[in-house]
Amino acid sequence: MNPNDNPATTSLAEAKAQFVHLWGVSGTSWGVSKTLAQVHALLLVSPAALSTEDLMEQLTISRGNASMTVRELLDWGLIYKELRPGERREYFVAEKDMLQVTRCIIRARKRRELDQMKRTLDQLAALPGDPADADYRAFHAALTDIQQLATVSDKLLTRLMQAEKSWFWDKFLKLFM
Amino acid sequence: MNPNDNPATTSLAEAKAQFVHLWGVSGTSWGVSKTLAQVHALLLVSPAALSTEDLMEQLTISRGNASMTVRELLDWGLIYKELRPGERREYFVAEKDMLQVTRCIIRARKRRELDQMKRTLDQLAALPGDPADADYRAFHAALTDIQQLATVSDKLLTRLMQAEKSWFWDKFLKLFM
DNA sequence: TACAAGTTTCAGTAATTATTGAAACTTGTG
DNA sequence: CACAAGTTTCAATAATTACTGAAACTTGTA
Repeated sequence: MNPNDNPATTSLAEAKAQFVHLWGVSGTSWGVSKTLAQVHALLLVSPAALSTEDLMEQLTISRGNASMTVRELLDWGLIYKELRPGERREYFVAEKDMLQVTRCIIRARKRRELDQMKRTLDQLAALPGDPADADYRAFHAALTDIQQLATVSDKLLTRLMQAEKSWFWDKFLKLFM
Repeated sequence: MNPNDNPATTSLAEAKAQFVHLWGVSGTSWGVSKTLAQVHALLLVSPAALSTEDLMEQLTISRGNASMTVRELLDWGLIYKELRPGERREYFVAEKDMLQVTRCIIRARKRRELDQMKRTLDQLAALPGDPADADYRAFHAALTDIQQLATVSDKLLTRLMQAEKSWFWDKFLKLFM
C-alpha cells in the first residue's frame, strides 16, 4: 500500500504541514523570520535528517535562503549537521529535547534583547549628575529600578538555561502552581 | 540662571536623550516599533505630563504617528491620560512603577507570542491519528512536549504578572540566586 | 590539474512594516 | 448652528527586513 493511500498517514502529513505553518506564523511574532521558524519546525517533526535540497523542495525556498537559515539554526544550537560517510551532501537533524530547545531559544533571545540593553543602562547610570537636583534624582532612581529588573531577569534566565530537567520540574511545577 | 547654563542640567538632558535613544533601539529588538519605545521612554523620564504636541516636537514624529502610538501605549496600560480642567488638550503620564511596567509588558507579549500558539497547538494535538504508527506517535509526543512547555511558561508568566512586590522579591531573589 | 558535487555569498528585488500628512471626525463654546 | 481646538483615520510613501538566484568559492577524486 502506498503510504499516501493510508488515511492515517495522510492526516499525519497534513498535521505536520500545519505544524510547520503554525511555527512559521508564531516565529514571526517571536521576532525570527518565517523561513527560520519553518525550517526548524520541519526538522523537528522529521524523524530522518534532511539535506539542504530537501528543505528547498519541501518549503519552496531558494538555495541561498536555505543555506543562511541552516547556518543560523546551527549557531543557535537548534539543529546539528549529520555527515554520512562517502557522501558529500550535508544533512541536518533538529535537537528534539524540548527543554534543550528552550534553553537555546532563551540564550539567543537574552543575547538579543537583554545583554546589549544592560550594557547601555550601565553606561547611562554611570553618567555624573547633581544629587541636589530632584529631577536628576528621579531620573537616576528610574534608571536604577530598570537596572535592577534587568539584573533579576538576567539571573532568572541564566538559571533557567542551566536548569536540569529534574530541577526544572521540581522547582517550577512545585513552587509556581 | 537659565537651566541650560547649568552643566548638571545639560548633562541630565543629554542623559535623558540617550535613554530615549537606547529605549528606541532596544524596542526594535523587542519587537515593538522604535516610536512606541521612544514615546514610552520619553514619558518615563518626564516628571510632567506631556501632550501629543510635545511628543511630536520632542521626537520629531507626525501627528498621526503620535496619536496611534499613544493609543497603543494606553492599551498596554503603560501610560495614562491626564485631563486638565478647562483644557481641551490631552496630556499623558507614564506608569512609573517598573514592576507594574514589567507586568504590562509581560501581559502584552504573552498575548502576542504565547496565547495564539497555545490555541493552535491544542487544535493540532486534537487531530486524530493511528497510534500503531511509530511516526505518528513521535509527532504526537513532540507536540505534547511543546504543549507542556507552553503551559508551564504560561503559568509562570501569569504568576509573574500577579506578583506583588514583596512576593516577587521574596520568592525570586531568595529562590533563584 | 580538471572536474563534479556540493556550499556560501551578496547585489538586486520582493514583501513587510512603520510613518507621514491631509482629510474627516469630535466636542465644547458663543 | 458655526467655529475653534483638538483627535483619529487611512491611503500613499518610506524604511526595513527577508528572499532569490546566479556567480564565486570549497573540497574530494581521478
